[in-house]
Amino acid sequence: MSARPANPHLANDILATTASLIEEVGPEGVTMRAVAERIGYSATTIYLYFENKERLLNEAVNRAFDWFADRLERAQDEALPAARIRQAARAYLDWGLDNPGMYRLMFEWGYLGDISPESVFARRASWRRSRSLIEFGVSQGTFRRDLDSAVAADLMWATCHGLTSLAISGRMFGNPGTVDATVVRERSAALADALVDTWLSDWTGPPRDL
Amino acid sequence: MSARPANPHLANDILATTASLIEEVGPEGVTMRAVAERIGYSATTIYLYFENKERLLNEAVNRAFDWFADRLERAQDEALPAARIRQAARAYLDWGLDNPGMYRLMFEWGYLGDISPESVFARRASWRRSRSLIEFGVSQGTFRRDLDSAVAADLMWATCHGLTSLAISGRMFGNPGTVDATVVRERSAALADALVDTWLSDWTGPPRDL
DNA sequence: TCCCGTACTTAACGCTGTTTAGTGACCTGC
DNA sequence: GCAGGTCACTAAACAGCGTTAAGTACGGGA
Repeated sequence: MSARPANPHLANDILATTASLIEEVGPEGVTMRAVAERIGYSATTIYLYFENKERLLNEAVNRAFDWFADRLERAQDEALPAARIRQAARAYLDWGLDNPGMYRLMFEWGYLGDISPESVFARRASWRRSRSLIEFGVSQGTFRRDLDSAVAADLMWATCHGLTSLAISGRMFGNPGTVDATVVRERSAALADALVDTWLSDWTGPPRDL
Repeated sequence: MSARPANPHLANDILATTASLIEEVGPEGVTMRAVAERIGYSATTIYLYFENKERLLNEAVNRAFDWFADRLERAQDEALPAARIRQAARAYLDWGLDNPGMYRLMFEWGYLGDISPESVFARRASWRRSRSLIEFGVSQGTFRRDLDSAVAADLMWATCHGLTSLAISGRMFGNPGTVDATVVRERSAALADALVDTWLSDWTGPPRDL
């Protein structure tokens, strides 16, 4: 590991293959031999590029965190604060439901190892963006004057995670496979919207526009 | 399995040992041989009582769901609706943080297998209790008139799960071990309280009593 | 005493992550 | 042109995993 073969291309292939296997067979189904076979090398070759399986998965997770943060950042083209925060929540849910295997590895296998400083930084940046967005909404009069932006941002993230996690494990709206995935997606999004609704200064009823 | 030895006491021991191992070494650290060694039998004996490891864990999970529902039900001695719903949220968080291994198995290993009809029923009952509690709060004037009790109950559960899950994996307030557990517990509880706060009809600021 | 069923164990299989000991191709120096 | 060394990779093995097949010890009835 410390002195890796001079073939960064292969390291990349290993990571990409690992990421696709994580989605195909779930984090627990990934084996060193399966990764190796798919890239056409022997299992021991992987150990020339990664110290062990944990490090390999950890690196895959760190890449995914960057990818995830990227997606959240991109989903910011709405003009008004409420619409924009809802857009961010939807982007969160969508990413998690599109990449359930990786999502579980990222957020539920915390004992795997600490995430990279870059990923921590990216996540903090996303959180700060949410927070300042909420603050902006408060200053614009969209959200209630008394809304604490830090608390609201924390709640937003925790709720998005809760919805995504429950949707993936099938513990909220029925088991996956038995319930239509798009229904789960819509109900989750509706609940995230509902959270934002409670922050509106002029909120007087069930979901509406803006 | 289908024709088990006439020793229900041993089946019980296996389940109890499995449950404690889940907490001690995490769900992924549990092995048939470890369970067997602890109860003083050989690993194959377990197969006389449970079809395989998945069924064993599944049964342990179902017991835990009952235990969890029990705890939530017990935490209902507060008189006023807002205090009582907060109490339920705290009981939820506390149970999860007291039993992180089992909690992960229950809510994050959804692919393990469907939970038992009894557990599904118990969870639905808990959810309905939350909902009617919120409805009662609305009728009492504690919560905003326009609050949808079904949506609020869903949000409460999703948020409690999100907070618990993030607290366990260390993805919200820092990695476990590096951050004081009681701090994580308090911050999670404060956020759950904040969610309830937004439902209050006379809510005009940061956390207060009731 | 023989027999049978019950409760349990031993030994093995194929899988896993990981380590040790190579193998073969290529580059360098003479 | 060829020895020596390095670099990228592999084959074989180890311990541990879930699981199965075969076997053992014992107790009760005929």
